[in-house]
Amino acid sequence: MKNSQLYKGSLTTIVMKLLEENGRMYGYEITQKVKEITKGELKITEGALYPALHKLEAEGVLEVEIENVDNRLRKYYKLTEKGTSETVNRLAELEEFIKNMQSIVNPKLSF
Amino acid sequence: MKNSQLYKGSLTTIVMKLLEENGRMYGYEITQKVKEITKGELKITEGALYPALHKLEAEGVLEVEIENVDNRLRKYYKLTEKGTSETVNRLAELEEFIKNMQSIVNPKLSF
DNA sequence: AATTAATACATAGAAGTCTTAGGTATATAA
DNA sequence: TTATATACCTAAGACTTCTATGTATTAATT
Repeated sequence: MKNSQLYKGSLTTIVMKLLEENGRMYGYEITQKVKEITKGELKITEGALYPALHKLEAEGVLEVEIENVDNRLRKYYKLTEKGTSETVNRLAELEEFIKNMQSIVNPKLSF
Repeated sequence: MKNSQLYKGSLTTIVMKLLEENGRMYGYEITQKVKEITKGELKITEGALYPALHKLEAEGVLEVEIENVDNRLRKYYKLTEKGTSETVNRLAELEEFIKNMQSIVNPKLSF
């Protein structure tokens, strides 16, 4: 997931947000979407993504639908009900995080 | 460093920014300062901070001045020349990171 | 025709960061 | 006198991500 250490810990939040936005997506699609949105700046590695998806599925945050497209396997993931409410919390946490980081980096603007 | 995973990877950037801002600080002071700035939302644990300070010192990013205040040891850290220029990079990366995360979370606002 | 790139999944081992849980020691407040 | 605040520290484990590798199909390039 790129060189910068900063992205550590944000992968699952990114995945959940994208699924909230797009209904359902498969792994490879997620990597391409993130690359596109961030104009190539953020590249999610498959070695990080697939285990993360499996973990979220095991936790009941995501559910999977396997399909065969062009003789190639695709695993579509979407948020469960639990996952949807969990995503609300994650996004609130992300907003707090960004706010806190901006308070530290730009103390003059925090009031 | 709090419950949210998001803060992983941002500790050294926070430390470097605070030192750039305040000239020199000691470990305990940094933990208190962050707590104050973020209104208690972000608590840096000492188990994370002290090893991070030692690593930054070993890398030549920070240098230390040991002083005795009220019969108690204090290790003041400040940025080296290398550390100062490194901080510029770190803050640019942080800005990029925040921008990218906002592009993902709020795709309508990114243009 | 053969090779490379793109699509699509996966895992194992290593690296790195942070948490938890302890430890030492002094000064102050209850 | 006991707890809280100040001030440093480390070790073991948890957790996340990276690197490297693997399989397999399709499309593009040479």
